[in-house]
Amino acid sequence: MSEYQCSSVEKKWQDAWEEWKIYRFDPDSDKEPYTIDNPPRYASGALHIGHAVHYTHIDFAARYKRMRGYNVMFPLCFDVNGMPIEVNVEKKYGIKMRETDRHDFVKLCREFANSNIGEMKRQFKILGHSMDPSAYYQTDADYYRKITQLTFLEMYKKGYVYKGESPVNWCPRCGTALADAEVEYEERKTQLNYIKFKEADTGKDVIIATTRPELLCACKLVAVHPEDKKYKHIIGKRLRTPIYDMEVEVVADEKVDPEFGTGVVMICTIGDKDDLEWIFKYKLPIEKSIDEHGRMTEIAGKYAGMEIGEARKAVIEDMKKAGLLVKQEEITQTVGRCWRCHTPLEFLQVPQWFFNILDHKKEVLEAAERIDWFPEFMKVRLYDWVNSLNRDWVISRQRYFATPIPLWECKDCGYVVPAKEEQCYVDPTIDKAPVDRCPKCGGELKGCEDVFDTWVDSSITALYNTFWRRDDALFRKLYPMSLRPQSHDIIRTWAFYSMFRGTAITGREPWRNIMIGGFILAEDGRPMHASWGNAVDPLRLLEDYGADALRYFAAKCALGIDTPFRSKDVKHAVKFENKIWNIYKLISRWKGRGSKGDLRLVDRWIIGRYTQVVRLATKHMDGFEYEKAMAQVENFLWHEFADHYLEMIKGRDDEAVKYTLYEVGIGTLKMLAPFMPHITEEIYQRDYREFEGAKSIHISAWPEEIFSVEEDMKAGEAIRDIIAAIRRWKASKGMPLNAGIGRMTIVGPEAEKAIIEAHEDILRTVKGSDIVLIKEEDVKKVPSSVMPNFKRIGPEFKSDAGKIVKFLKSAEPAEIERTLSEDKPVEIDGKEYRLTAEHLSIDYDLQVEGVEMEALEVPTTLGKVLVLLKKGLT
RNA sequence: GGGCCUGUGGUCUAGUGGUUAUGACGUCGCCUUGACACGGCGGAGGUCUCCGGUUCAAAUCCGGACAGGCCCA
Repeated sequence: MSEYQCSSVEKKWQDAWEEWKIYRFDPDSDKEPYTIDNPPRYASGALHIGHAVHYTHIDFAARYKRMRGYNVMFPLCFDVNGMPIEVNVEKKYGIKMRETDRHDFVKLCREFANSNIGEMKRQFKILGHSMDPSAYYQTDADYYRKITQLTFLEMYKKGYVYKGESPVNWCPRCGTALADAEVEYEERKTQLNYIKFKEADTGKDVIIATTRPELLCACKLVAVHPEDKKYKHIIGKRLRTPIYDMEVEVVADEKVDPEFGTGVVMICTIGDKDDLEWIFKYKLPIEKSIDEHGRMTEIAGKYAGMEIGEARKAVIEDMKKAGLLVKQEEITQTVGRCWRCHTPLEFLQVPQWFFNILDHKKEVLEAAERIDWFPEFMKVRLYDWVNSLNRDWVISRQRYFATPIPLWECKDCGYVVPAKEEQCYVDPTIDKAPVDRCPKCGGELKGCEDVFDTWVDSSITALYNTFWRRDDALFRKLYPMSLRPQSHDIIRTWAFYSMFRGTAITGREPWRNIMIGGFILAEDGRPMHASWGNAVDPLRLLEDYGADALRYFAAKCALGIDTPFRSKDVKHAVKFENKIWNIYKLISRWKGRGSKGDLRLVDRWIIGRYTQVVRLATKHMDGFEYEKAMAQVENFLWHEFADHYLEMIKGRDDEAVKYTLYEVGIGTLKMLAPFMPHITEEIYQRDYREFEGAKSIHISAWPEEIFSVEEDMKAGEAIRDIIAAIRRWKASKGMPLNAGIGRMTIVGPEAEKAIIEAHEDILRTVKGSDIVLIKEEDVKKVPSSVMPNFKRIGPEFKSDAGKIVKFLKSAEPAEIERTLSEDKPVEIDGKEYRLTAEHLSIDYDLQVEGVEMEALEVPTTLGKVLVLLKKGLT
């Protein structure tokens, strides 16, 4: 078999690894743990090439650390909670979550997720991943949600939790909050109303335009564009609102469009998301003008209790009567509508649960400082995000499929009864409160129907993985975890929330290192989109090229940088695999380990280069610079070991060559093992296992440096360059590479020692008969031809140029050289011309002891080497 | 609009102050050598996005512009 067949080989070892259970984390081991806070894979859909690459990077780390002797924890885990699965279930069964019984719906979500998880496990397997099924978890399981709830209760005790109001998308008809993804946007026609405000001091009219006059009761601010000439004079002044006659300030803000309406806008608390932005920017008090049922609140005065549309009509009517309405104009605007009943949504203040993060920025920033970031610049993003925070974290969601918030509230006085720790996992929509009645007023208790934002679940993975509250001794040993791997789009969510939760619960950072992956873009450099037709299916790639090939591409993606997918890297990997296959097929002919005894120069050279590669690859692996490690190893194996060393040793069968081939061969194979686990296992099992002992290459030890001697490196490179020069020369002459070249006469004063030591290897490799070392002065230079330099001769001698060229071509080259060297003019047709070296170039024949030679100039690390071969060999 | 990142032959990419800018793919030419033609050797192909600055010296450092990515607003 001269070609490597990946498909049967990969399947074979994937099955064997599973059977051997070699990727287990052993909680009782004395080995130093290396724990990876693996991102739980979301259980809703298809494998994206970005997932494949990220999880492969993590697998590199896991495999490498295992080979470095660590007790590696690399959990197989799935994230199950949350809306994407809810949406999938709605689609699959044609039902609506909010019209389905809560617990029936949750059951369908569970079933859906579990049915996906099998396929996802298969995907990890065929990617060749080494996740540990004995460290398994999924985030919807009671054992996991229990930990989520315990962390919440602990933070509740520590004062991190409070109830407040926060704006949400709200459907007044359904009476529920909606996630952004549940909002449908639609264009509709509406009236833009021009209404009169008055300047507080002068009483002059200022006309503002609004589509929501019913929100006037909550108007807190009026804004104009700072460059708008029409209104410069009112900036900073106060206006009086119509109907309610309240004073509001006029601010200048770039966000105002001077072309819209009159260029003056009123800002209410709270109409839409833009209003929210103003509210935070100008720190306005939030007043609620619309309630959960879409009716005006008491602050609307005489309109209180009316529905929104009704109130709008009434307000307009009243303004018309009072002469406050200047005009109406029909415009189209985009409104958010409920995706089920299409009622226009309100942006509404509703009670929500919060984690207080604003008071704990410092702890998170200090934790960030203690963590090593790969790449380092990602820390800046976390810093900028934390420093710009101006809102606490809303942790409650009005949804079904997530962890229930473990508390009850008194229907009468609102007193909060949190669950007892021993109750958890608990679902307050089913389970009873720890007390029967409200301890404060004796009122009836109602279980909380809100669930946690899914980041509340996923931000405790580090606590879950380290056995927090389940095994104190293990927790002390394993927390903080060694590594958090993730992508850069979720620094402000997953990384930040995890650091916040970790410091809140333990006072310490959750991990020592964090490595942050970039995005995989489509081959055209844009993000992948199904609708753009540029998405890549990793399963298809696995089928066509195999896991090792896809993993090779992953290795070539530098951390933290967005990388376009490159199918040619995958194809190149197939070639590389074939090269690896054939290299090891060749060296397997030298059976056995050999002995280090009489290493020749070329052996010491390749061992030295190998040692440098081990050193560099190890450094790169430690820094998560996989693309650099891979490049080092590939270049060494292919373009030094195979292209040069293997050519140099064909025909040898001594102990030293056996030793060198064995050590460099197994060591290089091991350095490739984390990247290409299947082909390396296949070769290991066939050629090395009987000598190495370890059951699998993936639980063998990472290679050690052997030695690297500066002098040998220089000498070895010089020998390599001399041999390569002869090979090139043969190729340029159209000679077969195994053609004999007879005697090699060499001038190379600095390289003599190396040449003498390696002469046998040189001769065998290039098929020479013997080597004669001579001095430069033993070489006789005989001018063979003269080439006129037209560029110089033409402009200088004009009409005589032709004559000169003719002369140079016909004259004896030796004669011309002598004339030039004696600085004499040449005489042509009775006229003298002064020629210099710049007017022509002379080629020389070289002679050694009267025999004409071909000359190869080889620049080497040991100075210039001149290799002379007898002419006429071709 | 803000923060961070990226911009190198046709395409992709290495290179963070120092001779002639790395490699891959593609392309053109040559070569079956004890494993590999999915191999080996060689050729052609570059205003290092643009403008300005620092320096004896800039792809590299600084400032600005333009284009793309992620997050935020």
